[in-house]
Amino acid sequence: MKKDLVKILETAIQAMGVSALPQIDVEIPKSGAHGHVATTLAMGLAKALRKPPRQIAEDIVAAIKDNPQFEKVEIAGPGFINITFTSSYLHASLLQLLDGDTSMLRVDTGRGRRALVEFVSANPTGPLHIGHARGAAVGNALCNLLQESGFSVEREFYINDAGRQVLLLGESVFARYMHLCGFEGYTFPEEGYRGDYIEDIARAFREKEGDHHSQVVNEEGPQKGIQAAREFAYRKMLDLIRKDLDLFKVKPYDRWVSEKSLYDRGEVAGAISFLKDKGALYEKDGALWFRSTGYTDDKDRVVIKSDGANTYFASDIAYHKDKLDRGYDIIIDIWGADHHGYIPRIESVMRAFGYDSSRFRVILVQMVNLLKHGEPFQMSKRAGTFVTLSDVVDLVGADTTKFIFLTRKSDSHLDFDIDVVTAQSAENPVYYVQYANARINSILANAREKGLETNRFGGVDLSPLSAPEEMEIIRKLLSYPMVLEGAARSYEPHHITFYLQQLAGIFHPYYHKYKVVGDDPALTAARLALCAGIQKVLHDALTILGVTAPKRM
RNA sequence: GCGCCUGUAGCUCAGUCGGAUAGAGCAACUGCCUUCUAAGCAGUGGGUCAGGGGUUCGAUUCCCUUCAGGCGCGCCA
Repeated sequence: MKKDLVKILETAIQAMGVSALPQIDVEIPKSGAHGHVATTLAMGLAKALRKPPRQIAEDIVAAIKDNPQFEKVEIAGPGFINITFTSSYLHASLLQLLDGDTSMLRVDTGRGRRALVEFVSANPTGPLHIGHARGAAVGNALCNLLQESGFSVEREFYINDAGRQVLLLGESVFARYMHLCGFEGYTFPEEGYRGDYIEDIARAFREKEGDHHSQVVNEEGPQKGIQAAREFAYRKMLDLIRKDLDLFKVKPYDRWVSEKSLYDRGEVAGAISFLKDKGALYEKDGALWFRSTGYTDDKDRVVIKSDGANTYFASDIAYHKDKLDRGYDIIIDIWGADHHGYIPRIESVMRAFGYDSSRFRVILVQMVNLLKHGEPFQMSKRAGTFVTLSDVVDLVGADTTKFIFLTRKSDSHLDFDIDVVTAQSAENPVYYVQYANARINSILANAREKGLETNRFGGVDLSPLSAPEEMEIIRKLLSYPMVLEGAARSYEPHHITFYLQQLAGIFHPYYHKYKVVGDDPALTAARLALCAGIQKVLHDALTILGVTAPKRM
């Protein structure tokens, strides 16, 4: 719908002597009185052409109005051009949508560009919780969306396995292990992880290793044991994270990048010496600093501490250099919003390496404000009081949870009240959408039982579709590629969620008012085609969001 | 104190790079299952778009400012 229109408009304004083609915005007017689609093209051209917008609009209208696809072309207000399509054009377009594969629904926004999306990247020190779930839902949907919009997408998980946190994990597990072995006086680390899962791991560790680590502590110290516990626990945690993501139906990652391996392969040292050669590093107070104020940051940042240890930032430099070196056109990081202060320094790193920081894009996912009975529910991984992703999936379901996350802009605060979400689960918007899909499935099954065709619509005459509701549905279906395009351009999958609710919202009333499978064979065939079209789009959009489209409910 | 995000119906949130009469779900109330699935439909009520300035043909959208909430400002991760 948009593609056809843009082509016509471009031809028209080229003929008017506009050489530099602007991006042509096409919008669906809120009010039905303003046609099927509208463009502000004439208003946009007013400055360049130095003519009043209405006059430009008149010229454009004169050039396009005889096109057979248009029923009506009108100028309104300050220079809107409102266009009404003919029914036969809409019918023909629907037929194309039905006949073609999904490429009919796609806009090539990516044009083959390579995108790397890093998301979740939780510390391997505990199970995933509700906040990770939001990042996972957004990341997963965004990857699908970009993939379907002509990007070549790679999904990546960064594992912080080199820092203090995994060490603490090892110490915590080891302490529990010591207790299990009978050494109850062994001190548990001050800031150690206290969840039940630590005890489970300690038990498994003891099953595998026996008690011998505990027996040598007095002579050799705990170091070897802690080391072993750390390795063991860390692998268990990664398995757990994989399992949780799998449970949440997040598409598998293409790559898991270990922070430790960046050190082992010398990439951290390499990145640092590269920056040193460029003069982006300097020493002060015994530490090594990155001159990020030379770029967009408001403070310089320490890379190597005065005690000789690398900061977290050091490996992040190496990691992002590695991403750049791998040649992606777009590098997307999905972070919790509490890390937003980190953006300028990573941008600075990119520029220090000589890359345009506009290739780098951070999508901030706001914190999930977890509530129970309307009261804040404080989560702490260390204290062991938190609601895990797997709890939520058990309680609420993966589809519902994802859909809730995807009906919000990722950077808006979000209340997730366990009670409300659970209680309302039967009336959650996701069911409204899925129900439409299931209903259509029943209709088609019913038709098949009567020996009607429900798969191929090549030669079907759609002209019996003439009710206002039917024409509205057709236009809605034809606007789907516009929605995908807008969502992909802005990296905001939530637009798709809203579109789905709207589409379902016009289908259900239609279903009640009209009988699809009826006495009139021509009308029945046309309505079956319409339903198949709706189902095609519903299924496609739900799949992109990572939500299932059940056939019966 | 500085920086970022947020403030839209009772609640949770949309609002398409400035567009026409600001929307949805939930909650409340009233009706509808001998007819392809009632997780549905029809209807009712609900708004100084936090407040105040500015920019222009036109502002929920852009700029300034005030207020409120969240987050961040470490040789922590």
